[in-house]
Amino acid sequence: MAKSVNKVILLGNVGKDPEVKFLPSGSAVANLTIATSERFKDKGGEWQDRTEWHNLVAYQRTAEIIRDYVKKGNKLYIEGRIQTRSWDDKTSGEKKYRTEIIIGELVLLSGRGDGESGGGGGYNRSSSSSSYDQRSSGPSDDLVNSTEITDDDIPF
Amino acid sequence: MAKSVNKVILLGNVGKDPEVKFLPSGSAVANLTIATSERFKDKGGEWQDRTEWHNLVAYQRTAEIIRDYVKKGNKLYIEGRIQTRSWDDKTSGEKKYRTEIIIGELVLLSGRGDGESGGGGGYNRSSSSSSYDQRSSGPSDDLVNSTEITDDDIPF
Amino acid sequence: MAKSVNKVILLGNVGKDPEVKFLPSGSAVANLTIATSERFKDKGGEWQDRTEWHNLVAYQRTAEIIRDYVKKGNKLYIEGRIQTRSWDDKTSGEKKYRTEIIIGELVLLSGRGDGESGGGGGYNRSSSSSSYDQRSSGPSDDLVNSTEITDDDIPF
Amino acid sequence: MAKSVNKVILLGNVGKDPEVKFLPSGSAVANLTIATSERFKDKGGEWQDRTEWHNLVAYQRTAEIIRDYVKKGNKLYIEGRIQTRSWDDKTSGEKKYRTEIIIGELVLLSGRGDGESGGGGGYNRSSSSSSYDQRSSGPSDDLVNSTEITDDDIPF
DNA sequence: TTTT
DNA sequence: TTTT
Repeated sequence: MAKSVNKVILLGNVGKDPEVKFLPSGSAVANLTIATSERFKDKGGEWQDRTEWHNLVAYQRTAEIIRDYVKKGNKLYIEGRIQTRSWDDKTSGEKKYRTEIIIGELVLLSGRGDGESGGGGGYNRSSSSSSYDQRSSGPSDDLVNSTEITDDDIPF
Repeated sequence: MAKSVNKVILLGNVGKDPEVKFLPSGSAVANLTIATSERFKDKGGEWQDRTEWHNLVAYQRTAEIIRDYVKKGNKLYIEGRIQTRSWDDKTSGEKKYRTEIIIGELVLLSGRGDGESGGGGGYNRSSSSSSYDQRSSGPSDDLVNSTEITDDDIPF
Repeated sequence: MAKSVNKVILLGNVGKDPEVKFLPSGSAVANLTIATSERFKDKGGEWQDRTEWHNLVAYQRTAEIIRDYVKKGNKLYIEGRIQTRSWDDKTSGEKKYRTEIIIGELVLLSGRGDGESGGGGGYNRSSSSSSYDQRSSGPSDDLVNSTEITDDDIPF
Repeated sequence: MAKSVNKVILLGNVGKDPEVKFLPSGSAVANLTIATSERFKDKGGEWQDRTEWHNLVAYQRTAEIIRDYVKKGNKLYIEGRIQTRSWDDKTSGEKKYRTEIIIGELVLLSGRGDGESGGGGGYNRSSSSSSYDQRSSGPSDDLVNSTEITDDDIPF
């Protein structure tokens, strides 16, 4: 039985194509950012938007799903927990902190059933080479070139 | 209608007596930390606890409630949103980040009926002087010295 | 300061066009249903989907937003609280219960870029008469016939 | 990857001692209620409390934890999902509905490290015989009669 | 820095 | 760095 709760719920847009790496163990790790925005009234009574960027991390199966289906601009719902890592910066010797959300659950809302589509290539063809390679075990070309990904196309 | 969601739910214990300051406007700001812990199996298959510390901030009425009723060791439920502030460190010139949870809702679960009671003093008598001063506009001595704060004692 | 928490988070699809009524006071009330589904393994080890239908209620401004922008099939994120009403059934004399989610926050995720568009009518032209009348103060025809509603169209 | 979200968070007090039964399979099922209350202003501008009762269900290990550690009056945090069962009432032939929260996570906040203690009996000695029997595989008398249950006493 |  |  848990004695505490550390829960985060975010719904926002992915800032850029996720970066997915594989640990020596073969386990996947995904890093991505999502933006949320809130509307508030400034001192002059004008409505302003403030954007907040969140660093997300996913492991294993979730990281693989992200590699295969999440890309820049997608709208995402996630549940996770907050974790702050700290280390001593080697050059300055200062203590540094980085707060990340470890993803537990993920719902892809992106939609538009597509992607940045354009260009002469397929799905994320324009991604960095490392990203390209990561996707080599991803969806087949038939899938990635379709104009719309439906639920039936997604094997989970 | 919101277009995104940025929500945090934490339930944990307060690390030390909250610090409450007043802005020139007279508006209160409270800073406090709470710990959550999760249990996980280490590589050797042993159960380990990992503690996560969260920096919380509250404003206005919520900050005043915190000043008056929250202290070190209390168990707290909060809802809030994540906010990361960044600035350039004056000495090192480096970019620094600090992630905080802005408290929206708060439920005080502590009690223990309550307080570290003991000692020769009352409620928080042993707090730092700054904390002591902050409480000077808090509950009356009659209240703070009682051995149990009941709901009837709390005017909100 | 709250002493308890009653919070619901749902993300699912709207079952049919919402019904919106106006109280004598002129205040709007919206009723709608959304479906969530969970995947579970049955006794035979096969994956099954179970759909859960939720009765939602919104008031005032939120009800008006729903009237104007939410329709059958839309994907919706909502935060709310659980409320169970009970009454004595007039014919059977039995105690009846109805559990509803009172919507606090709402994020419209639908889009699909969008709408059932087609048919001989516009946006929700086919709604029931009560619904039809309610929508008489809804979006203009120019808006409702557009093939895509963008944020720029939405005045909030 | 989930396509929807059905999540409930409740923090409130247990209405009476939970009822725990065992299925023929040996699997435990716990039923309990918790109350949440909200404060609102009535038409006369007076603050009123409205209490909402929630029907909770837990299975297996969680049900056993509830049997062993949760009792009337305890404060509980739970995460779960909403589920509505329906059936045809045998006598009236009417469709009946019952909405329940299936508990996923549970944090016992009860505290006071005790219980209704008093009386001439022990922990729940006054429970129904079925409840008594259910507890026969619960904590030992030494535990249940102790004036304070600490985490060290709890084997999870 | 908390808590059990 | 996102989105509308």
